[in-house]
Amino acid sequence: MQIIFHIDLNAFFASAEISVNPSLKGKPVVICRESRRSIITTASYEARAYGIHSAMPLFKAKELCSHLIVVHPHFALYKTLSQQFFNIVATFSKKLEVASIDECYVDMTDYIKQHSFSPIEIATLIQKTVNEQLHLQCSIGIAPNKFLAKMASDMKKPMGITMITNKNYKDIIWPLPIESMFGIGKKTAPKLHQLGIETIGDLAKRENYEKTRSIFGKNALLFYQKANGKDFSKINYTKNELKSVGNSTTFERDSNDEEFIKSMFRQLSNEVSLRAQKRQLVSNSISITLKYTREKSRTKQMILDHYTNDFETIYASALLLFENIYQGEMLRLVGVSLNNVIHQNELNEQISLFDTKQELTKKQVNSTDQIIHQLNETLPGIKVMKASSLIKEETIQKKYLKNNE
DNA sequence: TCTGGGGTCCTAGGACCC
DNA sequence: TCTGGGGTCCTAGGACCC
Repeated sequence: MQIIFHIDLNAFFASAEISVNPSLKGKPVVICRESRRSIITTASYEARAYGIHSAMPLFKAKELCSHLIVVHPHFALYKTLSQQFFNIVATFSKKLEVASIDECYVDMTDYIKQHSFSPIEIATLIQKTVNEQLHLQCSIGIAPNKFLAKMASDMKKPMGITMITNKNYKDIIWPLPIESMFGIGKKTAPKLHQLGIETIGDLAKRENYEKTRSIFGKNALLFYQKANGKDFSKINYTKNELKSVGNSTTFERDSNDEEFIKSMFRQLSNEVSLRAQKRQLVSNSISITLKYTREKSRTKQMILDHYTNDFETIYASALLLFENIYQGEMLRLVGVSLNNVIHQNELNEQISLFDTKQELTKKQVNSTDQIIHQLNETLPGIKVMKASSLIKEETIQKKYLKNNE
């Protein structure tokens, strides 16, 4: 059986700021851009004592705590610390999947087999190392699979260690409300309540699975399995590659000023281009997002005939997409994104593959045409056609017949 | 008065091919 | 009256997470 750790840095952005500026220690700090529409990305534990939490609008947080300290985010700092954190964890096991900037899954099965430490002892050692080297705290969940490990790391913060096993998972997760289950959000939870499903234990019942099947399809089975402590998803430690690179911005105030909106697309395209170039990523798929209200938005995408991360191309494509769908509405947010990005090195392989494929296709077409030609030559009186054209001719004939009835 | 920005994954429907 | 179907690709939108 495998032993999976889920390791989560506690209040990461806030702790990172405190680590470089110790005068913030012990104070109610939030990490947030200062603007009327901002929301909190991270709150220190002192700020949380006032009821402040991430995703809360800044104006509300200020209402709750008048002497709140607002610190602007420094992503370069977080990126560096995050990398150092993963490096430390990787000294214990290379089978590491980065889940986000502040959390990862690690397969510790081999390490535990090879050393005479218990999982708890190793988790304690990881916490100690991270804390000594980076001045950061982390919570660790230990379990036989990713889902239970994730649930476990959430249970005790900060600096908690929680172990969930195939024996004790019922006692630990079944009493929890379904809202606290990883993967169930604010849309799914009310639907489950309507079916009378309140706890993870309820979701684990066979008769409730039957009820959810028609509503959630494939997801119903995954929910049912997870509620029963089963998760067959693998730790993906071979590649932690980006799939898209995007940038978006919410306006200080809604706008329908086309000149202003286009200037924003220019800035966003530039940002996306720089970030893609930095990582040597290219894409042939560009999309824009327009957000009209907090609820209503739309996206539009286009495929280019080549792969790029060039600013001019991204900007021109974004404008083209914008002019295609924009009808003068007030906008709240615009965004630009490169989708299905690949590394530049892969591009060369793809080109040669593509060429080969094109040649092959061409050859195949030729050979089919040649065979048909030969058949028509050798079988006078019988007309041989490709199946596709046959169907077309048939359809045309039928339409013709119908029209003449 | 004021609710972000970075992502991932899944699905449904249409176009197209054979 | 009765009008392929299976596969694949693309697009747009939705749900979720941190």
